Amino acid sequence: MPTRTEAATWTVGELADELGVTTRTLRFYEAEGLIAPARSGTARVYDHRDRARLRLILRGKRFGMSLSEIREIVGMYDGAASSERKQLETLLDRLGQIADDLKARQQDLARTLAEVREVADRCRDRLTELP
Amino acid sequence: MPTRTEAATWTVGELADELGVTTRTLRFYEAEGLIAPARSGTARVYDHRDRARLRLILRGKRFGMSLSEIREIVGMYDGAASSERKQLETLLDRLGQIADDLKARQQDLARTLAEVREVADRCRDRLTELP
DNA sequence: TGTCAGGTTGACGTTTACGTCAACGTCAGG
DNA sequence: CCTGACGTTGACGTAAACGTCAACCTGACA
Repeated sequence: MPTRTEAATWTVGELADELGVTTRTLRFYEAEGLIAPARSGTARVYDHRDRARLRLILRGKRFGMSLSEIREIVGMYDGAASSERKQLETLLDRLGQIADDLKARQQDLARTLAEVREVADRCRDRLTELP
Repeated sequence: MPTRTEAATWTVGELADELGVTTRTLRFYEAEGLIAPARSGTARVYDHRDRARLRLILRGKRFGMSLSEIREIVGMYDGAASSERKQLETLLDRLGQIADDLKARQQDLARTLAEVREVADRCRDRLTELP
């Protein structure tokens, strides 16, 4: 007998706890079309894919993506399996734009981090100059 | 005679145009204590330092810093010139925390960018598999 | 001397991303 | 059977970051 694989599903409360958000947040994301967990009767049932998707969403939020931007990206995860050349091409194009945008944000972040370090250096200089 | 240095000052409208924001935004930032331009009578007069500060503010916004986080950082620019050991030390400590936070955001951004590229790769794969 | 562009301060409206509360169903335990 | 912990759907409240509008002043120009 193979060892049973993990539970593989979560309730809203469980997943919210694990991800460090409230159940309200998860329900809101669903209402906004960011996720669509299965249902057991009326209750939400999240699986590994939902969980991965939510991690992606929350990661995006942490560096300033809006929910609509995020919605577009996670939507592309599904669209990338398309079979229509035209659609794949426009998708690819858009992904390029998004990548460029993210790279620009990286630059902004890096510069800000550099400036923060400069201020810290100035502090250290001042400190060594004091008795 | 030395060549005259540039105007060196801006009105709200001029600076807003240059920075790509509205005058309302600049006034709002002032009300929130992020900048304090000089006045000519009642009219705001921004100099190079104000402009640099605003650039810093807007850069921070682009990767998800809130105005209160930004306010704290730009405030430190002024505090770093302090002469009190105790204050410099707490400032340095806080700057370390901020740097750590920014590095965490960098990680989140990098991972998201990597995932976006993976999706793009999947698109390209699908495209080559088609006639 | 109008008038017109651009400045000023309130004051209220709007969007985003949830928080909070009410009213209800459901299932396990005492 | 009843309570308590969890789930459900509305509906309304809220903080942040501005947008919008009114009512006003001011200097330049025909």
